[in-house]
Amino acid sequence: MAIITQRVKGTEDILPKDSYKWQFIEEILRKEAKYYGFKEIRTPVFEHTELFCRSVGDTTDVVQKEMYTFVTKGDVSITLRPEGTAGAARALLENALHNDGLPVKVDYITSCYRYEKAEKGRLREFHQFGMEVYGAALPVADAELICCVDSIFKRLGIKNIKLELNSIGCPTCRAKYQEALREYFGAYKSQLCGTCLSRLQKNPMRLLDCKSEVCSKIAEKAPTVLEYLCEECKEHFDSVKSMLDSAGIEYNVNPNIVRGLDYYTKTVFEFVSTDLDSKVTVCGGGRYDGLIEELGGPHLPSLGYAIGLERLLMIMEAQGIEIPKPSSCDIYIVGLGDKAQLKAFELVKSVRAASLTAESDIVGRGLKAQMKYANKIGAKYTMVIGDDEISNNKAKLRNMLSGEEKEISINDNFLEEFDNIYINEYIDVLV
RNA sequence: GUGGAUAUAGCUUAGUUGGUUAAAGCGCCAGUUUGUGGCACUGGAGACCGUCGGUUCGAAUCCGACUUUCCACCCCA
Repeated sequence: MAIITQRVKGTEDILPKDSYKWQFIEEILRKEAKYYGFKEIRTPVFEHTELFCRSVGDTTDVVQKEMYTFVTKGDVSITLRPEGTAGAARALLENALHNDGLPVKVDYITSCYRYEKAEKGRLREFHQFGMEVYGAALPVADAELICCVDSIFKRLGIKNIKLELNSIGCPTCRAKYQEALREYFGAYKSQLCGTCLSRLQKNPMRLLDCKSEVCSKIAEKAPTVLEYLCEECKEHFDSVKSMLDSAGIEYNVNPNIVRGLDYYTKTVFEFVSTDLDSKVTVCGGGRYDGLIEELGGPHLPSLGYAIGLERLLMIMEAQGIEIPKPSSCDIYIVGLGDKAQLKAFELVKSVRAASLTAESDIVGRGLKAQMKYANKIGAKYTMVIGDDEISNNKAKLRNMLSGEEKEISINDNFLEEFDNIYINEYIDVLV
């Protein structure tokens, strides 16, 4: 395949035959955000590289090896966003949105870019839906956000999805915990794998995540974050849990959920699909009370999450969830002969002006071929116009489902008559 | 980044121990009483067999490199 007709590794085309699926889920996501009082924010695809280093964290995999970074002609280092939180936070500060009153609640659907080894459900260009809340310190904010995700999955009809919940504490209690981990794992230094050894000092919480048999066995008995939470963090976490309980949302407290982005504090969570073949994290998020300050803003306790849209669609497909196909054509009009073709052109235009979908021939097909085409695109009605129809101002409107034909005017009354027939025959479908 | 698999029309695949014009189904286009769709039948277009190089008289088939996609690890959405 020539390079000019080959898409770049890790990218995907969303084709006409599939785009309705994206539109469907995007509408549900946006609506749900709206019910919770969120408003959409749109930020640039690229930002100053420093923004991601500062917010996502210098030591994270995302920053260290996965960013699409380049230098502009003006000698400025730019990075394609690897996630949505940083850009939204930057926009909040730059436009001082927090001065309009708290909380600030925004949602977005964006493309994100990470230079990773591509495979199914892991693309280099992928799409996220995210929601961010700024200036809300109470645990009810956490609970509400999680409720919103839960509700989204319910509306989409997704089953077998589990909420994994944890608290990684605030900087104060986390420091104590990390010290405890260093002490614990330090006793096993000779047995730990290389990666774990190198992480022991920098980020000991990572060791809990190691898949190596030896390390994971050692990690089993490691102290958990929860034992080290300070009073405030513990209260916060208990409060979130009890609110989730009363909301009837099931969760699994999993002390091993360690998010890979540095900005998280206190509550962190993931929604994981538990369908047999492989478990997939479809949503991840949590609280990031220190981020806004870290970026030079005021103390603004905040939280957010993101859903991976490709993964969402993947899970829906695996679960056989059917996404309704939108109807593609209300009426197809055939014009035979120059005069009739012009008439078809005009009628089709008027139908469109009335907010219905209409098509007529633009490729020069014969009558029969046009009928086949009309059938293929799922036209609800067809109508054939020739010289006779023009002189009588009448034509036959065919219902393609039933095959029945009705006489209809093709003068100024056309739209009204068509509308009447349409509503009559498709009323059940429309309701 | 490490290890493993994969690659043939738009799609799903066949292609026997290397041997002429690479096959089928679906899809696409056209036709079957030329003013009427779905079904059926007939025909047609469409593939430098992932790319480059090597072995050979001869390569889709054997070898190598690269690329792609997929799987595991890693990480994450």
